[in-house]
Amino acid sequence: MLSMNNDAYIDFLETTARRMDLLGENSFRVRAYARAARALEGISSSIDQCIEDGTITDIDGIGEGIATELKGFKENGTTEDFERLKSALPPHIDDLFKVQGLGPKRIRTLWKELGVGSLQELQQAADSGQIATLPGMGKKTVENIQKELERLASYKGRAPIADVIDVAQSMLEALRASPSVQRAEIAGSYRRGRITVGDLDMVAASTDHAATMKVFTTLPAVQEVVGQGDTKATVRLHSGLSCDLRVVDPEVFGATLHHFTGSKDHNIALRARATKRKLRVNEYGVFRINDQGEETERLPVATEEDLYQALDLPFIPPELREDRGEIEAAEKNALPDLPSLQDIRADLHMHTTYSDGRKSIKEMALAAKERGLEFICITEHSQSLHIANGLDRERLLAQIEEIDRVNQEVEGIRILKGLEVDILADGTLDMDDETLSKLDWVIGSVHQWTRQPIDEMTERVLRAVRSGLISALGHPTGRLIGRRNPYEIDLDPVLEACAENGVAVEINASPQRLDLDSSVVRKAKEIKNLWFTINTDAHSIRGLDDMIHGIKTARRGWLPKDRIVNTLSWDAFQKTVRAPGKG
DNA sequence: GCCGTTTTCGGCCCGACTGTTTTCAGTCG
Repeated sequence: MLSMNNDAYIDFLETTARRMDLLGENSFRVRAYARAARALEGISSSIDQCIEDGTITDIDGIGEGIATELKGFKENGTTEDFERLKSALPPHIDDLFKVQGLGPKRIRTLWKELGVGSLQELQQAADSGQIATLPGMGKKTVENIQKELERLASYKGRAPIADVIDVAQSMLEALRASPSVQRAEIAGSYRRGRITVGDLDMVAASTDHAATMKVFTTLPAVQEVVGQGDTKATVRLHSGLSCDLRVVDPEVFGATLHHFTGSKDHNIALRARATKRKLRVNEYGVFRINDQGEETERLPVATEEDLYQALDLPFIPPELREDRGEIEAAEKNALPDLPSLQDIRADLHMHTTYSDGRKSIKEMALAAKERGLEFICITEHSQSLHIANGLDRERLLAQIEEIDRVNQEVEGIRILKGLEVDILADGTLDMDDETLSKLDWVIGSVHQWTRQPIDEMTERVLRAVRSGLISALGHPTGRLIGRRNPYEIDLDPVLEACAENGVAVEINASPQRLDLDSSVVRKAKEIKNLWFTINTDAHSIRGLDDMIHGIKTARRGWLPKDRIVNTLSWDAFQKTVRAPGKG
């Protein structure tokens, strides 16, 4: 059910679209393939299965033609048409799309006229001055290409969200502090809760555009102003990240924020819907249009809610705006009841000075209380994780006593006793059963011996899940975004076993992890009786604020809040979760 | 190539900015 090779089909369609585009084929055909790729990203079942049982054409955006291509790709790993596209173009020409400023037309010209088929050949063509001789490309174009090639060499693609949160928030605060700015927000994929961002998009409402532009382009994080008009500026930050600001009048802020939140595909789908209703949507609002295509009336759209209402839709949260079925669900009033920060009553994974955290139990409890939490669980590492100063039995018992004491001292928040126990290489737990049974909540996590073959890793985690001694499975794939790949594991049987054994599966909210990934959450939520838990894994007070990233991940995964144990009242929580060693 | 409370054929999102032009194509989001 959780077939992971869906990506191969998506990549197949994307590559097809890109290459047809380069060859100058019908642009609507190109878009059909690109749209089909988006549609496949959004489905929660196995594409393999859908092709087999013929339900693939039920998916909006997939018709007979693309279904036949997919079937051919499934059976033979390629198709006649795909081979044609492959042999017609140099093998590495797709890399050229990474160069900002180059699109299908220019790449095609570069290839046709100069034989450029890779980044390396592009560099040579730029350095030799040949590019400046091409129509529509001059000295400035060459300079920009050279700059881009430099950037690409030092800065690889999209940035993990963890690397941009600080700079993004500080820029936002600086903008908001400016007297010329009425409102400001970060839009783009950052707002949609993606795990990486290609750039930062900011939107500001202002009555003095010039002043706001000035504030933005002179922020300390800015290294270079790349482009600037009356309403839009693009800057390059010291980190290499690109950042856009759009400045608009306050009364159109809602429409503009919506426009720059995207995704592009969501906006395209919405505008197609608008066209059917004789409406036009742009970043300045929603307009009624006559048969000549002229704007006759401007609908009052002060907020994003107004915008959706103008299109007869309920508000669609930013995290769902990917054109992966959210518009259809909204139409049927079937959007999930998603969690927000206010719904979260508990944080059930955090560390203190007992292992590798920086603050005491009491300090963490008080900070959690300040953030509105009703209960927390202290979950140190266990003994075999030497590098993190893991706890053995004696130290854990000592901590249990201290938690009892702190619970007496601190009012208004309850501290649970827990452990993040290592799942050892053979699937046994790094603490004896009797001691684990004294605890309220135990997270089982894999930290070591992570290079096991997939079958061994799957069996190992299954054994822990079936032990009857863990309440939750911590960061189930072990990935560190942009730094470490997930370990090899077959999550299908693991998640099924979690549901059968009353073990909650964690969405680790640390922006470096965000594990489970939202795409897995969206599939896993289909498993009956599977509970989820969103936790910060905080090692400091500041870490407690990471909860929002876990929530965004859950929201991107279409996860209803009533599937998340952290939203339960204390009473309901006790009845729901599995305490270690008890049924 | 896909799709249809306008359509089974004829449409398919929209505007800002750049660099090259001399009125606009290409790219981006």
